[in-house]
Amino acid sequence: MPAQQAIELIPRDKLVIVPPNFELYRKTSDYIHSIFGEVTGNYQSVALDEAYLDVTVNKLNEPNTLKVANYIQQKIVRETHLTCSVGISYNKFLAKMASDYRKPFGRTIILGQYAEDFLRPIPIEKFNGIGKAMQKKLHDMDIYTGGDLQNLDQDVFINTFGKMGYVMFRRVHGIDDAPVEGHRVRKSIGRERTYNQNLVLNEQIEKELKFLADLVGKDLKKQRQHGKTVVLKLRNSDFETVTKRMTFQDYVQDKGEIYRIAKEIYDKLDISDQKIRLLGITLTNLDPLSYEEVSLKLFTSEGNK
DNA sequence: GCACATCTA
DNA sequence: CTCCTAGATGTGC
Repeated sequence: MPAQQAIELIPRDKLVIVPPNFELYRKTSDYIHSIFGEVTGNYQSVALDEAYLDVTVNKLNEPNTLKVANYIQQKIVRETHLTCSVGISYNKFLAKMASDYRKPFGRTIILGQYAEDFLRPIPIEKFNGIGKAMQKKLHDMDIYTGGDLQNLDQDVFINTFGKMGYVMFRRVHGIDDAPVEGHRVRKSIGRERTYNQNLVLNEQIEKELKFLADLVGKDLKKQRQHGKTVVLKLRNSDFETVTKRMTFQDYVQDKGEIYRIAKEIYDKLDISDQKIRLLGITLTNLDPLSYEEVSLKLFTSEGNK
């Protein structure tokens, strides 16, 4: 992983638009994740630049977690010139909250006896798991901080927010059982596009559906998966979103087939008068190709990509 | 159990 | 109403 000079002398008074470089991000991310793998066999990637590491026991044989964090941070900054923040605690939720506490190059540790104290002053919008919708409801109830949440009854949480309420009730009291999940199984593969100009003509819509079906088909093949359900997603010019799906007995993988199914769902909707802002196609009900299917494809030299 | 909408990251 | 991808959950049938 060669060090990359991403930032040059940028004039302070000018807005400079830097084009994205996803290849570099992917490569850098892979490298950083390889460092995680060097530290522990049990880590969960959650984004290009984020992961949960279970370092209860670790490959460095280092019981001091602050030293483990230091090792990771130093190595990343040395090799990539990027900084990162680390949060350390006894569960994933608190570790995440801790990592947000000091950025961009911080280390924060939350010990069990201080968990509730730590959360008390934090505004609810910073809580992992509380999004826009929950926030609004809570603000309407005059609840703004972790401390406000801690004063609520479990019943109120559950009655207002269901299962998520139960999870959040425990979290604000420092309890979270979510395991570090090393490799998670992919459950859907999909693509969507928002168009600069709303689509009106059937011709355009067919073209875009073909394009999306193509992308999804390619991804399926690359990941050696096929699925039984095709989901079509549409959003019109009024931002109304619908999804419609068709499930089959047999697996679908071919892009032509995906397109035909998506088109069929679209035609059934009978909305050719609407201006389409977004189209999406997703395959779910996924399963990996069997060994036989994979070897057949390789044998017929159709495989890969 | 499926279809669909909504919420969250 | 940034846009995109994906998972989880609630609701209705």
